[in-house]
Amino acid sequence: MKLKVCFLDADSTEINGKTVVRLYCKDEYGKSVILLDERYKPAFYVLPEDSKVDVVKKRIESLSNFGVEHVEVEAKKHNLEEKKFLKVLCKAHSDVNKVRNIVKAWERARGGSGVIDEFEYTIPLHKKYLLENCIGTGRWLQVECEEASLDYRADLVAKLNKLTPCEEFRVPKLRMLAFDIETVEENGKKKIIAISFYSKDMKKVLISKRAEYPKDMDVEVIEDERAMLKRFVEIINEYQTDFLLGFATDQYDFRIIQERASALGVVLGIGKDKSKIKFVRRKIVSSAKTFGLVHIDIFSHILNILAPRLQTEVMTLGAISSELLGDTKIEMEFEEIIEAWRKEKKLVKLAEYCLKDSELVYRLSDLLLPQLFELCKIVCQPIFDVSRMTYGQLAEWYLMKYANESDYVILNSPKFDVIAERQRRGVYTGGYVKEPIPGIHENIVVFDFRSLYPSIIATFNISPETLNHCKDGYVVPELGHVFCKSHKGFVSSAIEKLILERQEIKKKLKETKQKSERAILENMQQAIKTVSNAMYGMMAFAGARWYCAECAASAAAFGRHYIKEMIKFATENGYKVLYADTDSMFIGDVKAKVDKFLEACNAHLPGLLKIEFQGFYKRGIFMPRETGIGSAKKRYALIDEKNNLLIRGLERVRGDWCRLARRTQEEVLDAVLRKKDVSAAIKIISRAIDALKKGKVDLKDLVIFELLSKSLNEYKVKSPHIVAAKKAIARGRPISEGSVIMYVIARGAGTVSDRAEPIEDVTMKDIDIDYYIKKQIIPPSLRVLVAMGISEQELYKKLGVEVE
DNA sequence: GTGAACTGCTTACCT
DNA sequence: ACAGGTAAGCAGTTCACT
Repeated sequence: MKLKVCFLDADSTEINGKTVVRLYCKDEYGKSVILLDERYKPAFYVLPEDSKVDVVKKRIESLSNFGVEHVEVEAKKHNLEEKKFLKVLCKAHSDVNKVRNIVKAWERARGGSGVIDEFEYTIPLHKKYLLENCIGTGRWLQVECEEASLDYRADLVAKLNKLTPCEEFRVPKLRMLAFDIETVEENGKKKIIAISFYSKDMKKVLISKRAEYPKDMDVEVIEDERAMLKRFVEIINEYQTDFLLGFATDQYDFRIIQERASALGVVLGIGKDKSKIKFVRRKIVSSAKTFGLVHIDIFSHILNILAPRLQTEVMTLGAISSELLGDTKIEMEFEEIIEAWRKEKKLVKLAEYCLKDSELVYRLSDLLLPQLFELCKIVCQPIFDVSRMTYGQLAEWYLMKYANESDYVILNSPKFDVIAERQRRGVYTGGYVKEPIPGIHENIVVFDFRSLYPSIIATFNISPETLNHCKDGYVVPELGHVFCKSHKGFVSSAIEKLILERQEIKKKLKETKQKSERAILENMQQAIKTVSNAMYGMMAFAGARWYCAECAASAAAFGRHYIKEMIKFATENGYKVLYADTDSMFIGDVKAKVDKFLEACNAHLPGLLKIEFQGFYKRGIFMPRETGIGSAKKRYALIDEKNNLLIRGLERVRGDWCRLARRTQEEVLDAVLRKKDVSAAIKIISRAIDALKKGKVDLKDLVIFELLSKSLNEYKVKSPHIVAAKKAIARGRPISEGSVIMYVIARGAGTVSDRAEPIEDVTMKDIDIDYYIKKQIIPPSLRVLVAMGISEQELYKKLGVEVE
């Protein structure tokens, strides 16, 4: 039969001794389809010495007892050359490793002969299958198949005979279910007291205590924890869930569910093949996986990919939701939850609290999934994995896919000792930052290079194999490396393809009016941007397959060269260059349109390099440095014609300053930039100080947030947040590496650190007002005024603050 | 013996 | 566990000067 299905998830297994790739899909009508592909053979590559191809081929063929089925000679590109590789096809996936272990002893480097190296023996079978067929979650497939009878939870199970990926933008009809659990600790053991589910047509809470729950709320009271876990499994299965959504469920909810299930003897059979949940080992946290039912921990994607772009200091569900959805959690302290459960009070609130969490997870997923689908299609991998990838991994998987489609062999991941060796090489010079002209400036235009590093890598053919390999080529400024002109490099052509695809999509966007199609195109171009921006950093990453520190260093050197050229060109044309950082340039006192300048500038730039107009600002300010001479880089504020402030680097945008100091600085900047009103600014500072002195500030506005980035015993210096963390631990609170420490500075004797106190343990009367005035409120705002020509003494005098 | 000046550690930012 | 460039605070040390 012929079908059109949308691919969601894959794995591989053995059925009756045969290796089978299983594809979990949905058809056009929302029916679940499991396709079994028995045609795919586990394989890896051997690179023999040129003269020994036939000899090595025969030797491998003789290993049929170890699972070798067949050996083929295949031409593949490797280091700018086309080489004869031996593709070793094995009976079972487990044979790949067995055979490779025999072949590796024939490597010359290991004292053998005939073999140079082996490749692609560690990539899981189903992932390789997806790479080779260019299938990622969200991709539609035209398939020919015949029905098979196997005991899976699906509308159709079929043997796959033919598969063709097709161009289709539609998002399939999916059964998405978000969940969340609440726990309490009893005798040192965590116990699940509530579980909530949220989907478009189910909002349900399972809870272990009776109460007068509202009639319109779907609450099931299940007093026994074992029964609750069984019900958890039942609901997920009954709902025919495709995507099970959670927040930090890899590291928290599923761990506890698994612990409790095994303690209470509940089988977590929620996969489409009715198997149990497996924990897949990953770098830091393992992920809970089960076939067909795709568990997406949306926290992982947010932390890895979105976090750098978010404003929030803390990566909690509440903070992330308020930033991305404009909605947040129901406020309920942990103690309140325990009390609700123990004293059977506020149980309704507990149920609502639990359900709200699931709702937020559902809505966040709804927002982020379309973007994730596009990433899946670019790297040709399942969303289970893609949603957990970091930038580096996204770049690498894209290169692996590109290697496959353009007949390159996929390089191996470096071993531990190679990584260590690479790390010893130290750093290279990065982007250029011009010291800003301090003070306030009018009519500022900001330009930046469009995707600077990706376009440099593509334009100058920067790639591991094109480095210093040809006589004639692109010469890197300062460094003198040469990249070939005659042969296209692997990484450079991969990134060029991405850039050109993105340009095509942007062109289509200009012609498209229809909203839903625009949204898809927008997601596509954003996903491509994410992957191509990761490529430069990846090349300098010691753990990367296509590591090339010289390549990254060269890209940075070209970047420095062209930003300096642009500054020079602007200066020659009579523009006043205020500031520049890596790929952006600020010019001031602009009197006329800059279109002509832009055009002339671009005419000078080679290849894909291009500068663009980023924005116009009616005023802006750069400040002197606190220490040393000159003005501070990476710290400024701009105001546009609609009076929107754009603040970078200043205390206002740093989480490790208290909110009162941050707010005061913003108000000062607003007064100065909007109306150039210095005396209003001084009044703002003075008001903040007054409020502090009178104790008329919210204690919460005095809290400083700081991340505990390593375990406590690794610290060499006892800085305030370390001392506060130690106090919190001594007082019995759970704090560890990765916790955000919230503390204030209390009055008393000793250093600032000695007086750092966890926020939970203080009231307003403990606060060291003098510290907050002199170390939090004044310095950030003073810096702004100093840039306006007010002296430090003058300000202190006007504020009536004593200086020691 | 004291305080200024410097150094190193640490965090969080910018591109 | 994608990169380098940068500011700044505080702890701890050094060093000039009394």
